Amino acid sequence: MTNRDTALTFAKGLDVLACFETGRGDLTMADIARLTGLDRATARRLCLTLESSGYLYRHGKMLRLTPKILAVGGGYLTAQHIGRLIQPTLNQFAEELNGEIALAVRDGARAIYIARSAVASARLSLGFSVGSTLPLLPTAIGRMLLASCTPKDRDQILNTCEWTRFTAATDMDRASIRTKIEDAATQGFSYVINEFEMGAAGVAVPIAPISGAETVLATSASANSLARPDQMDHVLDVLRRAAMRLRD
Amino acid sequence: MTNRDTALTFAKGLDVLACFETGRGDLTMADIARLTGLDRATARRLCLTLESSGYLYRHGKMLRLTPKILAVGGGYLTAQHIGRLIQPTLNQFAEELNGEIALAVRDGARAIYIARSAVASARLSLGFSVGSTLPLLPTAIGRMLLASCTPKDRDQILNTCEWTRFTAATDMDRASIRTKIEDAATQGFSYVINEFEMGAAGVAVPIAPISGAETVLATSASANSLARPDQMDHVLDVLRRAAMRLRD
DNA sequence: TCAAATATGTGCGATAATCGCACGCTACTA
DNA sequence: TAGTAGCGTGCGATTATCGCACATATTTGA
Repeated sequence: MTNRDTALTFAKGLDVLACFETGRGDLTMADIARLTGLDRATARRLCLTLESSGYLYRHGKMLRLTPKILAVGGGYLTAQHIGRLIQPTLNQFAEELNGEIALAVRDGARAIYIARSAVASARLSLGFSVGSTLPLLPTAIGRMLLASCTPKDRDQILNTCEWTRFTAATDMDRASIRTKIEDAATQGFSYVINEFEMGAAGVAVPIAPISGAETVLATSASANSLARPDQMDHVLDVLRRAAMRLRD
Repeated sequence: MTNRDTALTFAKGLDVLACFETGRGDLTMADIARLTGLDRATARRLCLTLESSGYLYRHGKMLRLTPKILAVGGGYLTAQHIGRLIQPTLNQFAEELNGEIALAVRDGARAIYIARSAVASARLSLGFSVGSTLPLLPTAIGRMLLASCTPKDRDQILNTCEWTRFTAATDMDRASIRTKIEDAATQGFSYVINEFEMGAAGVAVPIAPISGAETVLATSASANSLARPDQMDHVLDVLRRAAMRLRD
């Protein structure tokens, strides 16, 4: 399969790098060969290349990322002015909301956090941070992202992506999800409760795309803190004003 | 130049990716060819590969990163338990300090921020965020990192790295820098003022290496807020207790 | 307005890098 | 002691890659 416009070896190497995406920590070369489907010898060469370029660190037979990859991620963050413009805005509105606000974009069939508010008080529920990923189907962020997609992308994702049950409340019905996404599109926000994590609820509103990728602003909180309509109204009001501000 | 243990094409591709590290935003293919020293046609193929793998986005003739790279960086952060363990600790001590605390590691001849405290009040001076890089020579973080190196690495860096003047106060004398680094090693902290940015001062203390890379905990503040000895003592006390806590 | 400079697109043949198998080795464990 | 899992490596065939050379579009500037 010869393609004159892309470098096959490089693409395979990127697949190796992608093995270390969120979640997986230490991997052996054999793990990587299995995950990528590459020949073990090929995987080995690519791993050694990553090591000698400074992206991987060997600890016995285990491989793990070095912080060097963060420098590239930092390039994205500064290029998009996340630190300089977006972060302060998130902080300000998060304070007003007395909760946390995050910015997420769609990458294929998942969402990626690209910024989150710094709240002093917050005992961060989980280790979600910049670069963490979320599934699209059972989250407010994901559904708002899907609502902001082109219909073509949306259909493609709904038809091909993985359906995972996270809690007893996770909606596993395709038609129902589709309706909820359409509702989000018409209402201008999405609200999901208990479908990703029991006891947690999320609200998301759209903002203008960043570098071509759909983007949303979202908050999450314990399920009951969003139960009353007036609380919900307040959250939506703050999110929408923050979204307004972020429109350049 | 045939090397049986590394994939040349992949290494070149990684060089292309590294062009987008902190600072540079949009690049043309010709820019990349120049920066990497690759043939233009080769650079083009590698860029197209990055694009089709979803790491680059084309905007006319400009190329920029997509957030996908953040997912890999997120892999590093979660693997090192940054979000779950380190971040809350930073936040807590930053509050006590009423300032900001950052964690940085050495990557070659530069420092990379891998975490920073989230304090709502903090009017973040500049867009420094996770993944931002710093030079080693004129910063407290950098000198403490050099003090924590093996002598071999330290000499190698001091002899080969770039010497840049950032302010009128930047120390450009090799022997003097070397003395300051040795002092930092014996005192167990480094303190630098005005050498990187006029009006700014930094303090750094060492902590145990993370995945083999030297690591420091640091704070920065306006120059005069660290002038009084008792203020300095307080800062050092907080940083050291935070460092103690971070030792697993 | 024309020329120079800069950028991207692409065809192709020679070369050299990559591939993947196959074999040998170590370490752990049941 | 056999079985499993992982790493290292040599080598020949294949084929992906390289880089030149030419063509075209766009911007700059005199």
